[in-house]
Parts: sequence; structure tokens; C-alpha cells
Amino acid sequence: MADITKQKVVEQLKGAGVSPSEQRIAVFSFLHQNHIHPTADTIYQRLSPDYPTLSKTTVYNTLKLLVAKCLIQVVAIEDGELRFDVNTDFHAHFKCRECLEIIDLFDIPELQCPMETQLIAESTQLNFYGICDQCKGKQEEQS
Amino acid sequence: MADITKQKVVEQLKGAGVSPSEQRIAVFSFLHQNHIHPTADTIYQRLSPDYPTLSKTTVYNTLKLLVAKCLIQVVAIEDGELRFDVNTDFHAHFKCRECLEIIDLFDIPELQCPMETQLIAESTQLNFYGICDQCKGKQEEQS
DNA sequence: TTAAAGATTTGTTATCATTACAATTTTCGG
DNA sequence: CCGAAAATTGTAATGATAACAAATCTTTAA
Repeated sequence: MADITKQKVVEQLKGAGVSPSEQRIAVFSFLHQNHIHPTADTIYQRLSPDYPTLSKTTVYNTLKLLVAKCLIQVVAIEDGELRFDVNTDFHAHFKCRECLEIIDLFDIPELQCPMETQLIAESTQLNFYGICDQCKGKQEEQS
Repeated sequence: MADITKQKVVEQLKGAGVSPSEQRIAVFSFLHQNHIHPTADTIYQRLSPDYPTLSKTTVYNTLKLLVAKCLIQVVAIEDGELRFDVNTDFHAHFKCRECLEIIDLFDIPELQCPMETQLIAESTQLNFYGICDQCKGKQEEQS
């Protein structure tokens, strides 16, 4: 699971001009090690046991800072909650309406606005909604 | 601005099995006549003068119903507020970070999940974020 | 080393979109 | 015209996020 060392995380933070506090290291490491597109609350819940003094406000502040420094990406796939992704390269997401999990889809070429519009996209979100294979299988069993 | 008659709106509602109350006609007509991807609150604010007894809950209920009946589409382009669109055909959206307006982009072919994933998208959202031509022009003037 | 300045974290409170809910009003079949 | 079902309404609840000020930690300069 630990696909990145604490060293590397600290280096990335410093490289972006973010002083590497324990809390920031914890949040950023969590995202590096858990590619589950978590919400701020999920991050808070999962880190709390190991960082008992951690505040939810700090999680929100840290996430906002990491987004501003382009170290992570916001995934606005569902209203009412933001999700976060360490992978800042363009890729699409598929959200299953049953298990609510989000699946990364990488083999999609980066999209641009139609040329005649002259619009330049600074970022792009491509979201698919449906039912994943596992959940589809379960439903077919029952019928 | 009135690009559709009340008659047509009523027909569409009935056709989808929605009884055409005054409030539902008002909300659906507003969306037909104002392609501004409004939020529930905007719809409520704009209709209130003409429908003084209208309740915001009714606006939310109606929007949810129209979405369920596939008469309108949800545009989840920004967290914290849902927007609504009478155009249920696939098209992309561009949100300007300055004026916050949403521009429709039609000349984009409908996207599918990569074949090898076996995933089938029931709906798709393609959102671009950047700065529109007007706002870009204003910024260049000042510098 | 030390003290002030600055940065960071924290807990509480506020905000805002949306939903839940129960009461009231409207609609419609008999 | 009456009563059941549907629709609407207002209020209260929820839940994610932001604002804010106090507390703590870190850094810098004397």
C-alpha cells in the first residue's frame, strides 16, 4: 500500500512551496497511498486514530492548499461532496450508482473545447455514471 | 425569448406522466425559455414575483420530478449547487471562472467508456473550466 | 538563548444548498 | 357536493464547507 516514501512526500510539498507540517504530510500521504477518491470527511475519519489532535478544519485547509498548489485534483463527480485525487493527469471517472465507488479510466485522450469556440480549458472533468460490473453481476443473480 | 408555447410545455409534462400544475408549468417553462443553467434558487427568485405563493420546496420537488422523468438534466459542474438544463441531449459545458457563466458546447461527439472496461455509461458529464473570451478581453485591457 | 513575529492548527460557530416532514390546500372521481 | 389522493407550503433538520478567533508551534533577529 505504501507506494511512496515519506521522504518523497516531503520533497513534493517543499517543491511546491508548502512547508511540510505533520498534518500536511499525513493528508498528502493518505491520498498517495489510498487511491479511493476520498472526501474530506473520509480522510479525517481515517487519519483520526493516528493523529488524535487532528482537526477537520485542518483537513479542509490542507486540501484547499494542495489543490491551489496543483499537487492534487478536485473531483466534482457528485453534488454535495468534493473528492480528491493525487493523480493530477487528465483521466475520466466512472461512478457506480450502486456501490458509489469511483473507478479511474485512463485510456481516454485529453479533450479540448471545439476549436471554433476559441475557449481554452484550464481543466477538464469527464464523469461517467452507471453501474459497475460487480454490482451488475449481483443484480443478475437475484433476478 | 418565448421559444415554446405553454401548450407544448403542458403536452410534454402529460406525455411524461406528470400532471401539469401551475407551478410545474412555471418551472418547466422557465427552463425552456432561459437556457442559463439556473440553480433551484435562481429559478425560485425569478419566478417569485409572478408566483407569490410559490415555495422553494416546490421548486426542488418539481426539479427532482422532472429529472426523474428525463424531461431535464442535472448539470453537476460545481460543488455545492446543482444546475438544470432542458436540453437532455449530450453536450459539454464550459464554466468561466470569472463571470461564472456556463457555456454550452455542442460539437463534441458523445463519449463512451473504454471498451476494455466493459462499463456502460448511463449518463455522461463533460465539464471544461477556464476563462471565457469576454472576461479574457477585460483582463487584457487592464494590464 | 530568547522573545517577538509569523505561520499553522484547532474548536466553535456560521452559512448555504438541499431534504424531511407534517399541515394545508387543491384536484378529481364518484 | 364529498372525500380520497395529489400537490403545495412553511418550518425545521441535515450535512458539507467556510469564517473566525484563540491557541500552539516555528522561525527569525537581537
